[in-house]
Parts: sequence; C-alpha cells; structure tokens
Amino acid sequence: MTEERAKLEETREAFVTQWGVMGAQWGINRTMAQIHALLMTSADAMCTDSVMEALEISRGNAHTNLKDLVGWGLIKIVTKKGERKEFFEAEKDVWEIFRRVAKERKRREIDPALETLRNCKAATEGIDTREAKQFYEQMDQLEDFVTFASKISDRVASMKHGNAIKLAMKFFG
Amino acid sequence: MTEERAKLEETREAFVTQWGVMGAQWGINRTMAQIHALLMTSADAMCTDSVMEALEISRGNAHTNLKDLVGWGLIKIVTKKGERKEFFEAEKDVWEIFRRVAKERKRREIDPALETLRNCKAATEGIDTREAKQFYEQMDQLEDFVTFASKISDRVASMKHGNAIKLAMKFFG
DNA sequence: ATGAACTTTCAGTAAATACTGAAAACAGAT
DNA sequence: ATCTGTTTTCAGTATTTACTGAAAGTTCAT
Repeated sequence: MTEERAKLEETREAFVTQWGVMGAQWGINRTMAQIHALLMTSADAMCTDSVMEALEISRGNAHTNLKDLVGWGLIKIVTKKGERKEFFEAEKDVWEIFRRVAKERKRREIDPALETLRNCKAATEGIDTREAKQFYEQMDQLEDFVTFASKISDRVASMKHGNAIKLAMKFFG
Repeated sequence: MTEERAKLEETREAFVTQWGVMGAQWGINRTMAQIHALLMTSADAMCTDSVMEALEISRGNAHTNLKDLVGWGLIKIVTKKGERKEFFEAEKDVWEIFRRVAKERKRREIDPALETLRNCKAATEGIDTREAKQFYEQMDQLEDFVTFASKISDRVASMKHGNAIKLAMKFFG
C-alpha cells in the first residue's frame, strides 16, 4: 500500500529533522547530523545527488558534510560495479557509532583540554599566594577528572558490539 | 612579587579562553563557558560588573549568561552583608559540576530524543516492507541505547562527591 | 512619593557559521 | 588528446547566533 510508504517517509523525515536539532545542541553541524540520520535509515547506500535531493541542499554542502562524516568514521564510501560515482553507507550498529564518536571527540577535544590544563598547572606551580594555590588546585581537580574521562573513553572504544551494552546494563541497570 | 601575580592572571586568561573554545565545541555559548571558567577560578564571588570588566563584554551579555549558568546549576547567587548587588559563585567540585551538566543535558536533550524515537517506532510499527522493518529496527536500537544512556546519567547524578571518581577509577583505570 | 542602586529586557547590530552555485580539477573511456 | 561523468574548491551570500547599550523595571531606603 502506498499510504504506508508515505507514512514511512514522513516518519523518517521527522526523525532526520529531530536528529539535526539534537546534533546542533551537541555542537554538530545540523546538516551533517541530518545526512547522518538519512543514511542511518536508508536501506541502501546513497549517492551525493540523492542526498542533495532528499534534503534539498546544494552539491557543495552535501559534499562537505559527507566528507566530514567520513572523517568521523560514521559513514563510508562504497562503489557499485559498473557505476562510476561514489555511494555512501552509514554504520548502523549503535554501539559502534557511539564508540567512533567517543574516540573522535577524545582526540579532538579531550586531549587538547588535558594539554591546556597541564600547561596551566606548570605555569602556576611555584606561586605561593592564596589565589595561585586555589587556581592550581582547581586545575589539578579538572586534570584528574579529564584524565578519568579519557580513560573511560579508551575503555569504551575497546569494547565490542552490543554485548558491551548488555553487560553494562546488568551492571548499571 | 607582582610578576607572579601577572603570571597567574595570564594563565587564568589562557584557561578562560580555552574553556570557551571547548564549550563552543560542545554546543555551549562561548561566553557562558568563559564566565563559568572565570568564576570557577575566582577565589571570591564576583559581581556582574567585575565579570563585564574581566571579559570586556556588555551588561546585557553578562547578565544573560550569568542567569543561564544559574539555570544550569553551575553557579549560584550570593549576597554580601551591607552590599545590595548580587554576586556569583561557581560550584568548584568537579564531580558536582559533571553531575549537574549530566542531569541538565538529560532533561533537555535525552528525554526529548527518547520521545521522538518512540514516536517513530509507533508510527511505523505495523508496516510490512523491508524498508519499514529496517527503519523500525534502527529506531529500536537507538531507543535501547538512549535508554541506557539515560540510566547511566541517572546513576551518575545520584553518586556523591569525588569518592565516586576514585571508586570508578579503581574499576576502570 | 522620590530617588539611588541595581537588574532585566529587547530592538538593532555585529559576528560567526553554514550554504550556494559555478568553475576548476580529476579520472577513466574512447 | 579529448570528452564525459564525477568530485572538489571557494568567493560570495544567506542564515543563524550572539552581543550591545540604552531604556524600562525593580527594590529598598529615606
């Protein structure tokens, strides 16, 4: 029935929109998040033109965000025999998606943050005023915490599959 | 020595700047993150004017972001006897900061996301095509994962103090 | 009731970010 | 070497987001 087809497309569009909103709240380009949602819910790999059409965006925009997604490891390029152009396919396993995002954010954000904190500590190490001691102490606390977060992230990135969820669920849930 | 005082201020400024960059990457207004960094590393509570001066921002901007930070539970308003104006003081315990952020993001983002995913499932539940089944399956996977994240967040929010870090460190580290 | 000290709002503006579309570059196929 | 289908780049533009500053609102002492 064609009504069902419409219903599915409508729901999928709602999801894509919502995923875009969420992405934006987490500091991810809205369009990139939408493309990700689109591919995650696509039964087959899509080419640039299909993405452009589905989201009504320009070639440049589609191109940039597709390549960024590849950079995040969230989608990959596939080719079809006989076809010359590139198609894109999303990783669908949710745990795997989470792992890749965690890994990438660690590399891009946690590691630099640690660097800053260590520099701040080093720069104020010897100063012997109330303010400096307090500042140093705060940097130290933050460093401990971020180091902790970093370790968690590594741990997560080394766990495989949905098994990890089930295991953790038993522990936490 | 006044040279030390300068060194501390310089380092603190570097930290404030960097915290702003980080915040922006995580979808938090840069200025809000900077004010947070400023207050986190302030030995004493600061008034709106001090914040304005330190970051060279307007009254309106300072006001909005200070109130947003209060809304996130990351700073609180304090009053000094004899003084009429409001002063602001940051929560300094890093674990407590993390708890509050986790709690707030859950409320603002995870809960609505769950709602969306459930709607998407409901809307496509009965449809009997390959595409619909795949879509439903993806929404289901995501829902499981987000539910899991939600539980973790609750767990975290109910743990107290830096003890939690040490405990978890033993487990993970 | 008046005014001083302070907070809040918001219309207008500035800055940052994202997007378009067309041109250039590239990669086979002939 | 040229043509065709495709990807990539990027200057210019649009959109979104954040900020300013002044005016209105609030609160409290006199």
